[in-house]
Amino acid sequence: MYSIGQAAELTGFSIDTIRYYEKIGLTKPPERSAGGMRSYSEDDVKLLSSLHCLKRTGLGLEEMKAFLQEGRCFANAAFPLSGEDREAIESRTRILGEHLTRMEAQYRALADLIGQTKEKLDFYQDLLNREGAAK
Amino acid sequence: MYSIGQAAELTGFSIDTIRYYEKIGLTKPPERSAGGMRSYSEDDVKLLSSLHCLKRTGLGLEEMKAFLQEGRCFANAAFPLSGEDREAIESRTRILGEHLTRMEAQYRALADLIGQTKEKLDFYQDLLNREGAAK
DNA sequence: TGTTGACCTGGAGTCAACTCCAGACTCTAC
DNA sequence: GTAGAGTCTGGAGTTGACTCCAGGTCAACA
Repeated sequence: MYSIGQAAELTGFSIDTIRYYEKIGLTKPPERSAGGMRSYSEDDVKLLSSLHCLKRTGLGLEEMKAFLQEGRCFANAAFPLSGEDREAIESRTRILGEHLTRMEAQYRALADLIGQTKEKLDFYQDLLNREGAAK
Repeated sequence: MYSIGQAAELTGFSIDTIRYYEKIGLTKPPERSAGGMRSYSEDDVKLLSSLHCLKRTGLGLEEMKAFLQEGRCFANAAFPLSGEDREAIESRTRILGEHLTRMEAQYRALADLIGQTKEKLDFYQDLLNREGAAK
């Protein structure tokens, strides 16, 4: 188990940010020590790390919340699925699909930008090299 | 030439945002009509569109500004380069290199997330299909 | 057992990036 | 030539996402 300070260290978030996410309901409250200190499990830390990763792709907190909701486990769902479950799964499939589309668009945009940036870099490098060679 | 409303339509930014970017010096002021209305060229619109693209990769406005600065053309630089030019090019190479590194990290993170999301989607799809088959 | 450093809470403050507003001007179409 | 839509300016307001603070508590070690 990890203290909030250790969790912060491991995940890349600040202590304040971790508490903030808990306050707004993005993450579930962790266990507490007898004295009331937050205590994070390995899984909690993993979840926070993947949130950090998500955040870096430009996702807003509300979107992240939605994304996390998708995680509810249907692995042991009873068959046949109840109408309710079916609807939940269909709704999640839709939300996830939309999110995927957005991420893929972002992925392509990023690939383009990386390409352009590399070209620029090559151009500058070339300029400097030519200089060196001309000496 | 396009009015600010048309430019907004074409680029995906709001009118206010376009004016805001001009105000903070991210974009250069466009031409004006005799009456004082902003008038955007094809190139202006293209630039704004690529800003919109940059923004979606999570770049902040200050970073975007720096990124745009990189564009100053050295294509016709005199040889040998002056010490000043050389320094400018070296500095830009460094900034661009750092930006590239960040973008590549983001690219990898995004690829991971896309993979994970696809897995989840497959899982749900499977659940729904199994249901259909069991009928 | 006392001190020191990490942690607690609720709430206020900050910062980037817009977004909205009022009141005046411009442009286009009838 | 006038009605209505679009645009102008400077400045105030909003939103999301933290970040900081005061005043107190907890935990580990000398």
